[in-house]
Amino acid sequence: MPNRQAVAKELAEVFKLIAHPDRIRVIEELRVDEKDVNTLVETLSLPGPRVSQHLSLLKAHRVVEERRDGRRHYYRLTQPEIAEWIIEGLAFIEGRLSISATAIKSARRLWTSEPKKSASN
Amino acid sequence: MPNRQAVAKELAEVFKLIAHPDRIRVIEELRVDEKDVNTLVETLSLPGPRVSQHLSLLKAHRVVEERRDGRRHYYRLTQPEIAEWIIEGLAFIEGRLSISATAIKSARRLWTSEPKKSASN
DNA sequence: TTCATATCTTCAGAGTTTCGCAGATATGAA
DNA sequence: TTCATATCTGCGAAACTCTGAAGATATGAA
Repeated sequence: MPNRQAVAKELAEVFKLIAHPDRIRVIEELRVDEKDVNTLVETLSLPGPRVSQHLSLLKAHRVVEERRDGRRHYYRLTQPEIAEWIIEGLAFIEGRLSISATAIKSARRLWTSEPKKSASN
Repeated sequence: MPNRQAVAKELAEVFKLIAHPDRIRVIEELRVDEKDVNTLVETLSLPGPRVSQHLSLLKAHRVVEERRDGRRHYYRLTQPEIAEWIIEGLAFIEGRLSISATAIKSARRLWTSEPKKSASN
């Protein structure tokens, strides 16, 4: 009988999984195509172990998939639509005191139509 | 310069805010129209203080708004679209071991076209 | 083969945050 | 005041995060 409860619980885990700035940035980095760990470490300016831990968590929940080529580990989104879905959440942070409208706009632009080489920011 | 960082941080807070089974159920209960606290307590079978805490958290982040009528406190979604957005997240829990496809389907049905009186489940 | 390097992962710990409960408190109606 | 409704506070337990060190694994040189 706790049908909706169970679904709500699973949904909550998805939200919890995404509810971390690093993981959101990782997912958005993978929006267009796969990347290897070192590339993520450099473009996101994060410690290696941290990226690795985030990726293994995302992998455990099948948000990302891994492919190994030599000593490189490439990761890609299992369902690329998740990146778009996350961006839709931007609608719910607009009008907050702690963040400027222009910052949101620029992030949305960068995350919704990114060129091949990622423009830093 | 940490433009995307800041946005990712804010986004993460939205996800964190929603990342709780009770709060997801509260939001879905408010999808159609406002409800008072006691109604939520009964339909969700949760302790009063807990519902109240969740609501005050959601209110602090402007996810819900409060209206008082006598001793009743009515809550409604500030942006009703957030309920739809959450439901779209169901796409990312399908195919999980821990949840059945039919459970997801029935929850989606109940949460996307609910009649006036909420059918329990 | 052996060794060194590069890439990535895992481990161990400490610190922080969140959760759920229980009791006390505040508010409004009669 | 009394009753019903709703919120606030404090505490222990559990979960999450971060860092640095150590552990795999693959490549290429000697």
